[in-house]
Amino acid sequence: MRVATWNINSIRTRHARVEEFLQAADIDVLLLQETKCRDDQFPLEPFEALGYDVFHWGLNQWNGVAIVSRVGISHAEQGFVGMPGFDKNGADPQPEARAVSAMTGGIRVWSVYVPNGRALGDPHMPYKLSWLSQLGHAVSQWSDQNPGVEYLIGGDFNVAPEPSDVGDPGFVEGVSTHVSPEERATIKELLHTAHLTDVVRPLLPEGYTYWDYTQGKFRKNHGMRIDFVYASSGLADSVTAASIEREQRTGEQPSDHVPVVVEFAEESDDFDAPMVF
DNA sequence: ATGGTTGCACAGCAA
Repeated sequence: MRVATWNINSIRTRHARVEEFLQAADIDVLLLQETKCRDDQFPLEPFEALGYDVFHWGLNQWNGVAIVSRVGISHAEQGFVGMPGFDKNGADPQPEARAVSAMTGGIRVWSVYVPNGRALGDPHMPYKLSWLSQLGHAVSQWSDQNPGVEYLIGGDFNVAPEPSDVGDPGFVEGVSTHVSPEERATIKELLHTAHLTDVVRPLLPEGYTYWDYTQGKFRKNHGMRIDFVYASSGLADSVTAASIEREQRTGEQPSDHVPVVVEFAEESDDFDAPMVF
């Protein structure tokens, strides 16, 4: 099974690019972030015409996440247990469309768009850290309630966990969002809590997934690795390939992020069966 | 270069 995650930065602007990618890369399950539309605005028809089901959650022009799958979608949910909302100027916290999950192809998948902390000291930073922490608890709880079912989270985590993930000189250790010790520690805690591992880094230790649109940062390769596929141990053991689709940052109207693709070995019911002649 | 580039509610945010 081939799974990809992609912050698409508007599905309405780039749906044709996504359709071409699904076919060219032979993708079974695509996790999308930043669709930037409401559910009624999502261009479902072209995906259905290609044989894909779509579960999308979008409330307004911000955020928006989706699962696109040709191996069936069931038990789909918006958000997660305990998902924080953003508390704007002391008002009631408002939930944001940043997470969906579902069963597909025999596993559970989450598509997540982690809040951008904006800056150290900004009110969005504690929101980001709390959101990540609660995600870990929610996935852990789900795993406890569904023993034996493998799972993965793909998405834009808005954190560069390693120094080698930082190629944009605008992000400075100790000063900038995305690279602070607090954010990195919270990612580590999430992986530990939910028994997840990065299934791309072992195959691809180097490479960015995002380049800001400004200042020719792609041309200068001033990028960041902030998009990840984190998987349960059984899935991690079955990875056969991974790629970062760098060429998707080129051409007409690219997203500022590129897809991250992981291939898992197909389960085989008769793998251990005796040979019969 | 106190800038630059995208997308959306087409105006001012958010990234």
